[in-house]
Amino acid sequence: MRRRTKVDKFEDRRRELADAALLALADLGYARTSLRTIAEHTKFSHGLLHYYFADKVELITYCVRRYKEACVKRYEGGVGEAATPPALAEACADGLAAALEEAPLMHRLWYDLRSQSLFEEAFRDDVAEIDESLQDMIWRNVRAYADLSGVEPTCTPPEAYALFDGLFQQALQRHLVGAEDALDDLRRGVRKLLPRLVS
Amino acid sequence: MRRRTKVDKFEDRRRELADAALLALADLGYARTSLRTIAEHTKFSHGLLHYYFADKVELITYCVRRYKEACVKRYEGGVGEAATPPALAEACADGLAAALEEAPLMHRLWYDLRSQSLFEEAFRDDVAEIDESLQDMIWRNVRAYADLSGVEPTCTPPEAYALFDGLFQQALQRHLVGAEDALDDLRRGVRKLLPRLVS
DNA sequence: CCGCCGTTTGGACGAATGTCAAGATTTTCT
DNA sequence: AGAAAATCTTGACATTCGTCCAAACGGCGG
Repeated sequence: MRRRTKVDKFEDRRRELADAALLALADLGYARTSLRTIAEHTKFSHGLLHYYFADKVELITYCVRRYKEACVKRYEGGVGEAATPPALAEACADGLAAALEEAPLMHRLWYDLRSQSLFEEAFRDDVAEIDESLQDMIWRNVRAYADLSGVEPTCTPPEAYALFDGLFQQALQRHLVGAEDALDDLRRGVRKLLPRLVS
Repeated sequence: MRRRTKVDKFEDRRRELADAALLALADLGYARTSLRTIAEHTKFSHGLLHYYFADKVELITYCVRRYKEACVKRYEGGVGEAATPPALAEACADGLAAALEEAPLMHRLWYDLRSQSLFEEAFRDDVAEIDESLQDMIWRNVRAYADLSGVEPTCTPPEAYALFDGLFQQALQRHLVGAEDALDDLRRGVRKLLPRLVS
């Protein structure tokens, strides 16, 4: 019991620091976020970060994993109980648009970190894991849409994810610069995409 | 005349330095590329960079513009003289796959810089211009495919670009980590995508 | 040959970075 | 309460960063 609480406290603080780090990263992006900047987002001093994390890479990696947790939790609810294909398409479109609108800066960070993972091998595995879970999330929707339509998907899971991700990324880009139609276009794009992926 | 050659020499050197900078950026990514690192990719010393560029932002911005030039030149050849829709789809797929295989590091840099532009306003306009020309390039293919098929596109240019870009980005990601089927999957994805975008 | 002007060098600067360690503070256990 | 262990602060360190500048270089017209 004693050891339990000790480990838990330690892990709790790690989580707390990582969450603050995520806020800083979402604000400034990976390239412009230093350990001292991260510390300013907490109530602690910068030295503490090295008490809970060996170095910057371990901190950022932990952040990426933490982001993944939230991501998976957010989406694992999965497809709702839509009764018809158009209803499912609408639900899926609304879900993605809501996710974008709810936390655009976090999604911006996600694309930033995914780009960084192409240069820094340290992040690659965690980023790949997140990509997989997002792909699964997309595929569940495609799968469900095909089932409701009584047909089969005509694409692979990676293909479907790539197409949805393209729509999402562009919508995010436009949403961030203030395009009011970005969300609606994303919804429309998703509604039109789903039928194209089944036959 | 005298002034012409002077200005030309100045611009030539700017281009030369920017090209070296692009190589450095493609190697290391934006976050890890310093002015001194860039200078090491040239035969000059680091101080020279501030003789030709006011500051780092101007240099990188110039690099982005220069990248755009190459990009536009690369693609403005546009759609070939394919006679049938499948032939055009194949040509388009091969073109994109060839572009990826030919310079994967430059494309990696492109996605990095596009992410950075979401944080650094200085790059935003240039990146948006590149995005537009890429969108035009994609749309020319969709348009030609529709014409050859005797039907109309069922999507908007931004939609088409988003979908193609999603496929391309994922293919790049997989190609960079050594997946041998990444290029073939990209080709297959493009060939399947085009018919889905017309009716 | 000299002097000029566009180039280029190399070093210096202050600021910022990641890292670390010694000490202060707080919590926990007996 | 007091000792022990944990948590946290503070300041320092060696680098590295972007930027700037005085001096040196080099070719070309006078």
